[in-house]
Amino acid sequence: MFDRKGNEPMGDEDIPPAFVGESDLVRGRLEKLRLWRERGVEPYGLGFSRGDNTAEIKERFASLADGEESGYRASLAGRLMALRRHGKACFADLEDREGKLQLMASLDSLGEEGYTLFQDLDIGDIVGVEGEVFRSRRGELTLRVFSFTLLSKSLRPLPEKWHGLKDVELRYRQRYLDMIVNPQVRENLLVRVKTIQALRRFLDGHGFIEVETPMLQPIPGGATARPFVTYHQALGQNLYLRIAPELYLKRCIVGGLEKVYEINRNFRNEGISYKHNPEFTMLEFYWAYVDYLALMDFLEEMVSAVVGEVKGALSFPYQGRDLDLTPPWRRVTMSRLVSEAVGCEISSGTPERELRAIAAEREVPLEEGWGPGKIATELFEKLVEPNLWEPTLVMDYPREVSPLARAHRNDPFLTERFELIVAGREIANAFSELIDPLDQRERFEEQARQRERGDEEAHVVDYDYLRALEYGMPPAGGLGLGIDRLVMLLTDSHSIREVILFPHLRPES
RNA sequence: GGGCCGUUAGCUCAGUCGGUAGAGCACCGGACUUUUAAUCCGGGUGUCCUGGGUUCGAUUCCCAGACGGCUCACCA
Repeated sequence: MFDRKGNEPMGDEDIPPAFVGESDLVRGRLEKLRLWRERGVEPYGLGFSRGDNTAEIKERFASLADGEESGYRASLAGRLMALRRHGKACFADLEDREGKLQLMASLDSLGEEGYTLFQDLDIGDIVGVEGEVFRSRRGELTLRVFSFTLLSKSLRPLPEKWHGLKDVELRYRQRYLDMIVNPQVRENLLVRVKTIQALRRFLDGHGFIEVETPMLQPIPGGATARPFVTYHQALGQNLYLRIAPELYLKRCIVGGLEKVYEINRNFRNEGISYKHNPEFTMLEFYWAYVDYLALMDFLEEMVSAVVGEVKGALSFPYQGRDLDLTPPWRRVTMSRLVSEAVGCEISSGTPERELRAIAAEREVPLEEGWGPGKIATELFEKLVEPNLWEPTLVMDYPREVSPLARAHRNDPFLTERFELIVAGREIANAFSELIDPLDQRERFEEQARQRERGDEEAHVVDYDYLRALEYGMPPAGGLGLGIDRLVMLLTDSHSIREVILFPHLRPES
């Protein structure tokens, strides 16, 4: 049934236990695996010395005429993605990381024995090939195969060649398959890699040094979020997966490192959505002796440099709409935006009851303990933020929602903080850092009161951090940028899962 | 966590007003030495997500559950 030589198909008793119950397609391939071994061919190779890759070959012989021979002998390795058998000749597509190249194997080029073996290859098998490059009569650059080696036998059939793998659950659970058959996955990954490389290059080029700070923290700080908890056996102590590196990076500034950054994972124990994954990648940098005004200029410069490098343009479509990241970006205060949205003037002096009335009128639900600053921010997030499409630097967030940011030089109700909003989402968050240890202590104490009132996301007091500030921290600006969300923009992805290789899913049942 | 939708062959999908199901690709057999979604001839390969219920009979109807998507809430 599966064997050209007339052997009996594999009975249940011959199936390795792990494969009982598998489809006939898998059984057929197990049978072939056995046949390769019977013929003295080990179907799982040790390696292959390849001298070329598909992209190089295509570039090098781009001008070869139809039907012309190059005389160049190449060696390639990769996965067979298509087979077109024509009796005594056979065409195949070989895919490596750089792309695809057509193979042509024939009775003439391989001889009877070799050609018989070649015909037993399956789509999905990984092979090494050697042969001469030519361009076929139909104009396809092709490798005429003189010899080949099976490097890895594929036991499972690949998804369909035309429709590919669409089932999103399978795509995420078996991302390796998604990578094999959906080129977009690899392209998105490449954009991500290039973006991170470009960010590092930009920051390194501006005198920043990359540091690594704890992922396991005894006190989770630097953001308002619920942490994951874990336990250190030897110390008998709870540890938390970090929700942000902020407080450690600022300790570095106290320590005199002046310009530091970290690109790494944060973990937040919250819901999962198209824009949230429990672990996500952040860039944070801290820069001594600058304030948030300087950071706005710097962020514009950094993002436009990085996006220009990765995309080749600052203007591109996102989800069917044009997006233009060319600086300068609109700079506007949060209170101005909220005022415009609600149609009356909101300022630091607006009393809480007035803000509550506006919220009620706009059907924005509020909670009991919230003060005017939190309410104003809530109005901003509900009524304004989703509608900010073009890049906007939203300035001067209330002190109440910014426990680590310096008080505003002109308004003690506010802080010197801004967020970059693009396509309705927060991409970056930055501020003039709060370096006054007494002010910081008060902010922590206020957070502790909120915690006591049941706000699990409020900060825990970090006494060592306060002690660090008491030694003296230079004035500094700090910025956090969500890498995943930036990459979502650059890859035109609706879901964060398209830019994270292995997004979190519930276990398979 | 709430609401809505989905789950049928290896993959992409039809379908069954309740009588255990079908198409393309893939796969198997045959023909074919320039194809590229190769073509031609023949072959359907299945726990219709799981567990209960109703029924002579459930993949279909009802209930519960699992997983996924969208969305709301929370957040970045």
